[in-house]
Amino acid sequence: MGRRPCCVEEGLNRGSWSAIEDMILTSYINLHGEGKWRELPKRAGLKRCGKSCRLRWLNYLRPDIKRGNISKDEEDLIIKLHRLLGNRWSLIAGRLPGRTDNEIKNYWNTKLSKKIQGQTPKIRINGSVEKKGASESSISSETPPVIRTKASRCTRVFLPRKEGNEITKKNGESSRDCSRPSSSFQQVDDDSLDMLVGFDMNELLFMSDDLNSNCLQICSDGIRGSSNLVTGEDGWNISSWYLDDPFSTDTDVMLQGGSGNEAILENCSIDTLQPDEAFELKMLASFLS
DNA sequence: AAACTCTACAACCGCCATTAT
DNA sequence: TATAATGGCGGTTGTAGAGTT
Repeated sequence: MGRRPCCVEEGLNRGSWSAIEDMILTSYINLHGEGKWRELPKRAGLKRCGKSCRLRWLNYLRPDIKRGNISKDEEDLIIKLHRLLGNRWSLIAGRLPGRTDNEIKNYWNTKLSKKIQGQTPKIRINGSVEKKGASESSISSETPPVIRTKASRCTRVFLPRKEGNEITKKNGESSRDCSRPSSSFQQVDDDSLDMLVGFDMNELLFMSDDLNSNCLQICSDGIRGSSNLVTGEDGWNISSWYLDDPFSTDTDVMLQGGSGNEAILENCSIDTLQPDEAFELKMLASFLS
């Protein structure tokens, strides 16, 4: 009994992804969408476990990922949010368009944690200097407490949206993590990094990543010209998709990324908050304003 | 030039929550 | 209600490349 361990199949590739694998995965997801990660590698003809595919897509291949150096504004925001939320990287990443939780986590672990440690005096616990990570989780008298809501994961929300942004979750529609930038996430300018300023409670809780009906813009450059390399179990293959795709005459393939008015934060519910958590969130709001 | 150390980051692992049956 | 399957998250590891000795 119990869970079937992931990635137990022998013969699966591990380690770094090749360009071909990236191309196969990207192409498959462009056509079939995200989800069904366990089936995906079989269908796409990848010798990877589903979990690995998901990670690769979310952290590296998604078209809305912003690559490059983290700006000073972003860095400040990460520090602020980390002070408030702790190591809840997905939540932090949700406030930084185009950045992934993994990227922020790495950035924190390699740069910011040291930077922060350099600023704050080491805290002694039981007479000894606290080791690695202590400064992150320890609550000094000056830092606001890390907010930890009861539900560590946000599920189901019944939140009235402003001005026609109705919740339109449908049966069978994959739920979207409230913290993760979605493919239909509207890209914002760096100037918007001060977006946390001036939120009221609801805005703070449900900082609504605007879900316009942006289409997912997929660059198909890497696919163009590829030969019929891979065929999945269901007969899908890159070149057949590419050739059959009505959009393929353009440089970019536009896929519909969302219905437009879905709430990215559809999974959050204020009902799940405990009374004292509401108070903590007020503190959060005042801190950020 | 070789050996060693450090840094950055992609990838993996294990656990947990949610969903499906 | 119980159990299995799936998806998601945070912690950790592996490793390539840069820098230093």
